[in-house]
Amino acid sequence: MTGAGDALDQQLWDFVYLYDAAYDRAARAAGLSAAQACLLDALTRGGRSMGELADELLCDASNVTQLVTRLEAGGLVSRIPDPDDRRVRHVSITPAGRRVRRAVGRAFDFPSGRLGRLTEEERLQLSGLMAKLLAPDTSPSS
Amino acid sequence: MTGAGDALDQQLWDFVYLYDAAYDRAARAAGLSAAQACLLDALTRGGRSMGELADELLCDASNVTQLVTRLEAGGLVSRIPDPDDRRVRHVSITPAGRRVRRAVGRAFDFPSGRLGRLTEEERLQLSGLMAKLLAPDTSPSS
DNA sequence: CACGACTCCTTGAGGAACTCAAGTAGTGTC
DNA sequence: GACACTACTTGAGTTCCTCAAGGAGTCGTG
Repeated sequence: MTGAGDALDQQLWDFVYLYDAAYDRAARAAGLSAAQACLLDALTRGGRSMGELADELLCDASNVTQLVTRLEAGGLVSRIPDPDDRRVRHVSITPAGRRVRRAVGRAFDFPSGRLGRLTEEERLQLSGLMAKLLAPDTSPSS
Repeated sequence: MTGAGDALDQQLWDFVYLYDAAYDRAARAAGLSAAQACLLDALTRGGRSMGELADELLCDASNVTQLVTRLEAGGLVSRIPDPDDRRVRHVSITPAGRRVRRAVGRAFDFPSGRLGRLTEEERLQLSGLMAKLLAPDTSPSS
């Protein structure tokens, strides 16, 4: 349909496929599922409460409950009730969780391995293109 | 760890995240799961027999059995025994399956939407970079 | 031909991820 | 204090996925 663009479409598909597979392997090597690794990663960024995590991971709140329950059982995160609003539970990563997260990062060879093939200039090029692709959507919503 | 590369790492992560989410939405809009859409897509490329599909999808043969069973129940694919080797079953996509596959392609707005922001020259640049990243692994194995 | 080794697929059991519906506990408002 | 509302949990149910085991078919070798 897109004519000459098909080759690029295929390349992006392959890229994402490889990336996902590499991440899954890395997580599994550290004893986690990809979803668990994602949650652990989200914790080091913005999300803190269960609800925020659900928003960030684009999934149901009850799914987060289960993920956190399993991670908590493994001692990687802990639930901390919010003193100001006792409905809210903050999730915080434990030292063990931080260690495992770093292990995932180390095992995730995609960036280091593949990206290492590019020159500094090419990386800048790629970064520029990504910035353009990732810019917030400007299409009408609601 | 990688110094200035961290920003690019994050961009790629976000890119893949967006891509995956968009594909999942597209599949779901057509009444499929992402895994089912993947299988349907793999069918139009190389894979034909159950085993080949398992190889292509990087998963267990028994998983393919289940996926195909569900897709077959929906009339999107059909199993055809190989006359030369009766252990083998080829999977072929039905007209209905082809229709659904096209619907997924149409609903998958990521390439058209995001990639449309790039100029032809930028797309060529991106394609070149992807080619470099996707080239077969040259690291020693076994 | 018959036996054994091997391949292809399926079945069964079980875990993890996910969703939806319903429920519990806490907050805020009038 | 009753009401609506929010945050999380629980329960039921589906799909994806894997591993172990089994049935059926193929092929080489004596």
